[in-house]
Amino acid sequence: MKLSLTEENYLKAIFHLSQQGHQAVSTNAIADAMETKPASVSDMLRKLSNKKLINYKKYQGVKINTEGQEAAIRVIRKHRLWEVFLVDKLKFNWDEVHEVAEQLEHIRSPLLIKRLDEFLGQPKFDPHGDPIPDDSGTFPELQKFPLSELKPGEMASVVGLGETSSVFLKYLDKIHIKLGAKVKVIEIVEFDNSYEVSINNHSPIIISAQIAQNLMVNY
Amino acid sequence: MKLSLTEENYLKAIFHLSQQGHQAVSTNAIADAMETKPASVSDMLRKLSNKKLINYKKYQGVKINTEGQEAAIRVIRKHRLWEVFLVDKLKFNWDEVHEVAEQLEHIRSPLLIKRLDEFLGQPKFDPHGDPIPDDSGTFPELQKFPLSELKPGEMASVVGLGETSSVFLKYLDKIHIKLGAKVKVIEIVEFDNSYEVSINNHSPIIISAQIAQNLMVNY
DNA sequence: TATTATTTTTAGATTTGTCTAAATTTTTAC
DNA sequence: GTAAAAATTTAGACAAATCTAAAAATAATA
Repeated sequence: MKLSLTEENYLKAIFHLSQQGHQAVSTNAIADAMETKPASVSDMLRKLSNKKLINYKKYQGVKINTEGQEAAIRVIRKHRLWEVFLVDKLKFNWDEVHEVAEQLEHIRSPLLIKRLDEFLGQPKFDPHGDPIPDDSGTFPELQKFPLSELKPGEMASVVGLGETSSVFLKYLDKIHIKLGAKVKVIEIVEFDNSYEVSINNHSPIIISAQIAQNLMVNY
Repeated sequence: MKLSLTEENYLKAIFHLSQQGHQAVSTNAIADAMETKPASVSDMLRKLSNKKLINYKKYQGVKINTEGQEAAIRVIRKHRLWEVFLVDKLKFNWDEVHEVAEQLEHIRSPLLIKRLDEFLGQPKFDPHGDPIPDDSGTFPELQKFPLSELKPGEMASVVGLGETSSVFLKYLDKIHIKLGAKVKVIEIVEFDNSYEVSINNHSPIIISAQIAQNLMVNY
């Protein structure tokens, strides 16, 4: 399926928004991300839905489907490989690459991407630490470890859970921890090995050693 | 001035057609080069003329002006630098690069081109031997030498003249030699050092040693 | 030089992606 | 549980780039 540059950008935005809260993505959220008007988004959603890249019911938001996801991931792979090229080979700073990679990601040439990947040594993460999907769309495993291995003063992002029991998840909701949350360890309490942490820069709270062992983070 | 991808492609085509016979370029010639219809070309010529990138009088064809030429040369520079990248770094064959370079040449980022140029070692010619203009739009000097240095059997293209007197130019017209002509040396006459040559594969003619010394060629 | 033939331009439509303004649906709040 | 607020969609327009068909200008030729 041949997609226009604009269609690719919409799919990418919808994919990224789907990664956060994983219910249906709203029209307004997409309009914000794309810096366009909700009316334009509605038009495009109808179009992407006709092409069977998303599941769209009017007024109900969209969910990206497998085919749409594959297309989005192909664009993301290209974007991140180009970022590696710009930083590793052309000596760009990590904050200068985004705009250019936004353009380069739309170049159509499977051979180019294959060769670029080889030239760069098949990198697994881009300069911002974001994972680069392989040719078949599979993301590499993150370097993740339990929060309990952090030392006081260190900060990391929650990228996974050691267990997923209902009580555990409910507790995480209660203390406002979700995937992607930035956690900073303030202090480790000697008495019971509990952790004083700040979630997304909010006021410190205490979590038990058992919780700390079940929150997987990475830098 | 911000140009659309299509405008850039038209300017490039007009620039290239101007290089050949250097009178005004016809609408049909552009339509052929762009693989589009003459009607579409007319529309675009009006547009480029409004932007003052070409001099266009209805039914009289177009001449590219300085500003249009600069824009075209910037695109050509990018195209040829990317071709060097593809061949030197990504191991493309010289016949695989054109289509991809056609896409890459439209990426907008002065820093990218500056860094790419440095990364490639500021090449002066692309994989097809075509000259790469520098940052200010100046083409490198061709490796040129007088036709008189050719040996029998060798072929080369006329790329310049050792002198430009009116009588010399008139004589060249008479024997149908102009810039770009392919000249093959058949034989060098020992007696007076005159050259038996074939111009663009036509039947052989004789030119004097003095002419041969004033026709600059390269391979 | 008239009269074809060719080239070029215009007129009117189409597609893609966008917009504003108005209508509709869903959500929120009293 | 209805009324106001917010979110979303539709209707109609617009700009860019293209096309076909027809008109106009230039070139070729008898």
